[in-house]
Amino acid sequence: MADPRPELKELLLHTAARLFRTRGYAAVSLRTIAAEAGVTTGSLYYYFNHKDQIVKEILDTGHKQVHAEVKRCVSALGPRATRAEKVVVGVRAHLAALFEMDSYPAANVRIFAHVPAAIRRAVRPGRRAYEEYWIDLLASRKGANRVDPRQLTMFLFGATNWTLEWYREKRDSLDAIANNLAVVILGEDATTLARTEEKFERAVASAPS
Amino acid sequence: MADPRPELKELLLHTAARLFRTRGYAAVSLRTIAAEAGVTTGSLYYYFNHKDQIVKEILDTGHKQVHAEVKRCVSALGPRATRAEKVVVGVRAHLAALFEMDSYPAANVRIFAHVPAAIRRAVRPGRRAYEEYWIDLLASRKGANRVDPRQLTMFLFGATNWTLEWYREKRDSLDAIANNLAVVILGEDATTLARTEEKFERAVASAPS
DNA sequence: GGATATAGATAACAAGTGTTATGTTATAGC
DNA sequence: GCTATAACATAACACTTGTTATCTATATCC
Repeated sequence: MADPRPELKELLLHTAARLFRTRGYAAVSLRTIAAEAGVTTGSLYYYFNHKDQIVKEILDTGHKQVHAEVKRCVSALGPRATRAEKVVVGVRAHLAALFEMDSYPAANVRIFAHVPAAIRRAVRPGRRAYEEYWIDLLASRKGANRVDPRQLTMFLFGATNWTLEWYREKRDSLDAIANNLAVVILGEDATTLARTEEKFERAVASAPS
Repeated sequence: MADPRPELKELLLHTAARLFRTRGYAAVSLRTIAAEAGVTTGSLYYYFNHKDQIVKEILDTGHKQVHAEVKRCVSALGPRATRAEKVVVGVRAHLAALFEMDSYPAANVRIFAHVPAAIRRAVRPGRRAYEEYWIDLLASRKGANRVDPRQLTMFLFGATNWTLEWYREKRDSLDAIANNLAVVILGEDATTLARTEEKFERAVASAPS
């Protein structure tokens, strides 16, 4: 057959991420991934040496995608943006990565703990880099912080990633969730943050993709 | 051989929960569970009809244990306790269920999303009951709430359960985490909550187990 | 003290697993 | 037009999976 498609590798990764996200790591076989992508099992080994390599690339891409999306949206706010604005936009971007982009970030959250320890170690630098980004962002306060910035960041990650367990598109609004979570994390009331929404849309729309 | 032990069923459940927690649901075979518990595979089927039944009991017990422990500790505060005190003690009890009790609650958090949908539906009432408990607790405020109590509860659950991904006994303190998270969720500063710690210890120590 | 239920152990089943070796086809270079 | 290589497909490997059927030994009851 003709039709040589170099994008098959990414189709396989995308398919695997989607399956990993909903079924878990060990529950998804290479045959299922291949079948779902419309190829046979042996073809997987043309692009990947082991199953572990597939999940490694997915986890790494997951970290990169969230990090890039959040940084892109926050940077688009400009240098004069307040911390509160950055948090709202950052959380919204993280949620976008979980629900409105590829399955890589969501799969990452769901299967990270169940992946072989060697893989976890291998992708940890990318995770740490994203964590440090948020720690710096949350720590950038004039006076003393209410709580340790690292713990605050972990609270933020937990609350945000946990949306995977309860968010329903029909019922909830990602914009509202981001706004509410920022209110909670920052300890400020909603009115100071309300106007940020418009800013966000303008900033993201004008930013380079 | 002699040694008939009716407590074997619970040993099997305990073992399975511990393995599910760290490795995931599909990655743990019945042979592994049996071997880890010191019996053979066939013996599992004397107590459980299917693998699904094992995980169903684990998930159910997980919900019950957290719910019972949190309710026990919060109730021990007495009827005159403030909402802030209840939240600190409640979060601390939830953390205790995750790290200082059996693996059922932790396994629940880790594998719930990857378990067959039928099992999820079957155990959902128990989960909902615990959610409602917290929603009521967080909604019990005189004036208007900062954010929707249900979303606030989901934020709390996420932040608390996410400790499974970063808490290290050597480095972090569950007491401090509970206190900090309560500060964030309630939007009050730490000084009003500081004195709650002592109250908690006295209340829990004197409560019936 | 023989029958019966309890609490397991043993062994096998078909199906599914990751992985490998080998085959096939189409494109590209010369 | 021949060849080499890229991009897959086919088929088999040893092993593991959930599950079942059958066997064994112990305790209980009359």
